[in-house]
Parts: sequence; structure tokens; C-alpha cells
Amino acid sequence: MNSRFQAIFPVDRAPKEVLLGDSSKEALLGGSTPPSCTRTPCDLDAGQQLYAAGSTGQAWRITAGVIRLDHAGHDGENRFASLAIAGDIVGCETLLFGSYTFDATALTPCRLQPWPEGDTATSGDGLLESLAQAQKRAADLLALRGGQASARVLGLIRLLADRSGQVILPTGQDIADITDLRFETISRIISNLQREHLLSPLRIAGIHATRSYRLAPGAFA
Amino acid sequence: MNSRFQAIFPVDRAPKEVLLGDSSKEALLGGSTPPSCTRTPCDLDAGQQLYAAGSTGQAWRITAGVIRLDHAGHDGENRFASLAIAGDIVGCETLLFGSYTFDATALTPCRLQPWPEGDTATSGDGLLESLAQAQKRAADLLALRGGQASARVLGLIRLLADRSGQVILPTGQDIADITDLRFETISRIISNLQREHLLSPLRIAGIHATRSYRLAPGAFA
DNA sequence: CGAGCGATTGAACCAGGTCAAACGGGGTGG
DNA sequence: CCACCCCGTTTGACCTGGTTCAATCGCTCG
Repeated sequence: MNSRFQAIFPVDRAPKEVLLGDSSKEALLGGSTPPSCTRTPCDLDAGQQLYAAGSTGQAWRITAGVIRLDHAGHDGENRFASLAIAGDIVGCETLLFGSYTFDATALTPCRLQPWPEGDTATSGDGLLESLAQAQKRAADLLALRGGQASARVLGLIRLLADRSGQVILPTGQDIADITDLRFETISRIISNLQREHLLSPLRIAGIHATRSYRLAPGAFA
Repeated sequence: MNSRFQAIFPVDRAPKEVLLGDSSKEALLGGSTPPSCTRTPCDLDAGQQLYAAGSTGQAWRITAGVIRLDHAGHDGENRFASLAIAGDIVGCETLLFGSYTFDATALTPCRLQPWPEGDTATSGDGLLESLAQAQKRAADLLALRGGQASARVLGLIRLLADRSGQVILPTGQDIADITDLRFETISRIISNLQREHLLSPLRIAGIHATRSYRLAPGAFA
């Protein structure tokens, strides 16, 4: 099921070409959009690439998980450009330009829905809402790159946590890219947060689920 | 002429209420949109507020100048949220929510056009283009908060410069807010750039036009 | 002229970066 | 089953770019 859109591992930070399994190549790169495909939800594991900049495909609404968007800076290097979380729409520039502007990679396990959904028209309020959402998200991301290091990381964790306070964090390097800190710094900060009991590893059947945490109720403020 | 939308000076960084001249109050705050007003371009001086978060009004396309958008963080303080430059559209969330999400303040002298213009429909490509633009701008702004301080400031200057290399810079404090540096640091960096001849004060009739500079051709890369 | 504001410059300090070493856990191959 | 490797993580020690505090300057406006 969720192998339909799998990219080969490990995904390089600045992939020059995207390697795809045979079964997924047509679905991702083909100009045609098979109806059976475009209507089907899609699951991604952490680290998997959803699409590459310049390639062709459809737009997606994120149901669960976190997607990282990258694009090439004018020095040619691939840089973190944006974050998309549950509720956000990614890749809708493809409706205008015919191809994706960013690379999209899952930072945590993700679930996606094709967009626009069913009878919802592309024009009008759907787009407008998406635009307003994007502006809000951009402002939030900007805030994650200002102020004290620990506040930035905590801000990101808050952004990613669900209402119950559970979070699946991206890798240290990804958090570092988002906050413009070093992964060593991230590691120290996460350790501190645990020491202060603002963050606790989430145990499932006694064992620590990878990068899963619970945010202390007091840490939401 | 350009007194129509003037706010009282100096504009506080976190204005609780916007003070307006009598003639402008209705134009900015009135629920009704006088046709003669909505079709007329609008000019702003540096430091003037275009609109306040929560107030009612129309959307604008920026023809010239730089607008700063702020919104209240969850600590209540007003924080830099986004930048809008020539070609960008600001305040279009008002079409969806009925009121502005951000405070909008001119950082340099600005010229604005009501949006949408004339026969251009609100829906479809216009919005989509605006969305793509916003995403691109957001990524650029994020880049201005990462890496070495001098590279950030130079990046902002590049963003604000026209093709000929002329720039009108915002105040040191505004540059500091955008790049998340201190204004003393900005001052030192601008001084350095001048020492290295990457930036030269623009003289009009022999006198230095306030905050106007020319970016050296080599500094565009 | 004085008030007020932004810009400039200097000097001391510290948050976070850098470099380096070691750890741990999951996957692979023998 | 174990040995090994690969990677992300952790921790320590040192260094530095940018902050902080403070004093001064220069311009504009009343």
C-alpha cells in the first residue's frame, strides 16, 4: 500500500536525481494522472521523498505527519524552505506552473490526500484559505529562527505536538536545519528539556518509541 | 495627496490603537468602500501604517517600496511576520476573514494599487500566482535568518535592490527585526560593506539621500 | 538653542558554534 | 547467534561571532 510512492533510501540532502521504484515511477513522474491513483490517500515513512522540484504531479493535503520543503538557494545548495503539517496543502504551485517548486520530504510518518478533494472547486475560498494558511505558517517558521535557541526548539516542538501533547520529532539534523542551529545544540537542548521534565520520552510497551515524546502540559504556553 | 492614509507619527512598534487624521479615518476603518477611494493608488511615507490587524479594508498590490507585516506572538508582543515588496499583494486575507491578520507598515516610501484590479477575477490564477509568490517570499525571508550575520544583511539588501542596484534601506532597527540581529550589529555590517565598497551612499545633488545606497555590481551574486 | 531619535563606535561578555571522541541501536552478513 | 558497521546522538572542551552596555555623534524638528 504505502510502497506506491516510496523513494530509494537513504534520501540524500541534495538529490540530483530521484531514484524511484518501478511501480512508483509512473505515478509520480507521469504526466497523466490515473484516476484510481489521484483519489487514493498516500502514506510516507520518515525520510521518504514525496516529490522533487521540477517534477510533475498533483497537489496534496496533509492529513498527518510533517513534510519538509527545500529549494535551491542561489548558490546551488538545497536549503530548508518551509514546513507543512497536518491541514496544509503542498505542491499546489503545480496547478499554476505545471511542476513542483520545492523538494518535499517526510520528516515523520505522513498521510496525504490528493487535493483538491472531490467536488471542492480549485478556485475561490479553498485557495484563499490556503493562502492565508501559508502566510500564517510562514510567520510561525520565521519565529522559529529568532530568539534564544531553547525557545526556538520548544517553539518547533509545540508546533508539531498534537492537542494531547504527543510529538514525533524529526531527526536532530532536520530540527537544526529548521531552526538554524547545530545538531549538537539541538541534542543539548532536548536533553535539558527532559531534565526539566518539559519533555518525556514516550514509551510503548516499555520501550522508547523512536523520537516520540510527550510535552508537559505546562510547556504549551 | 498622500496624506489620505497617513497615521500619526511616530508609529509605535506595538500600537494598541491606530490614530488617524479625520479625513483618513473613514477610508481606512469604514466598513463601506467608497468607489472613488478603492480605485485610487495610494502613497505612503517610510514609517506610516497602512492598516492594523483586526481592522477592515481592502487588499493592495505594491507597486513600489517595502511593507513590513507584524502580528502578535502568543506572548502578546508584536513580532515581525513578513515582508512585502513591489509586485506582492498584501491584505488579501481580508477577502476571506473580513479583517486584516497583520499590521502593515511602510519601511520605505511606498506606492500601492487596490487589488484585485479592475476586471481581474478574484478567483483562479491571480490567487494561485499570489500563493506561489507568498511561498517563494517566505523561503527568501527564512534565508535572511540563517547563516552569518553579514550574509543575512547583504541578502536583505539584494532583495530590496532594484535591477540597477539602487536601494532605499529601512532603519537599522527594522533591518535588525527582519534578520534577527541587533541594530548595533547592523550598523557595523553596513559600515563594513561601505569600507569594502560593496555599498556606497547615494548622493543626490551632492548630499546623501537618507538611507539610499548603490549596491556594487559584484555584490549581486 | 535643546530635545529626541537614530546611527556609530568601543570594550567586555557569553550563547552557541566547532571539533573531537565515544555511545547505541538497528540492520547485515558470516 | 554474534560481529561488525552505519548513522544518528550524546557529551566535553575550547573558541568566536554577535550581543550587551555605554558613551558619543549628527540630524531634524519644535
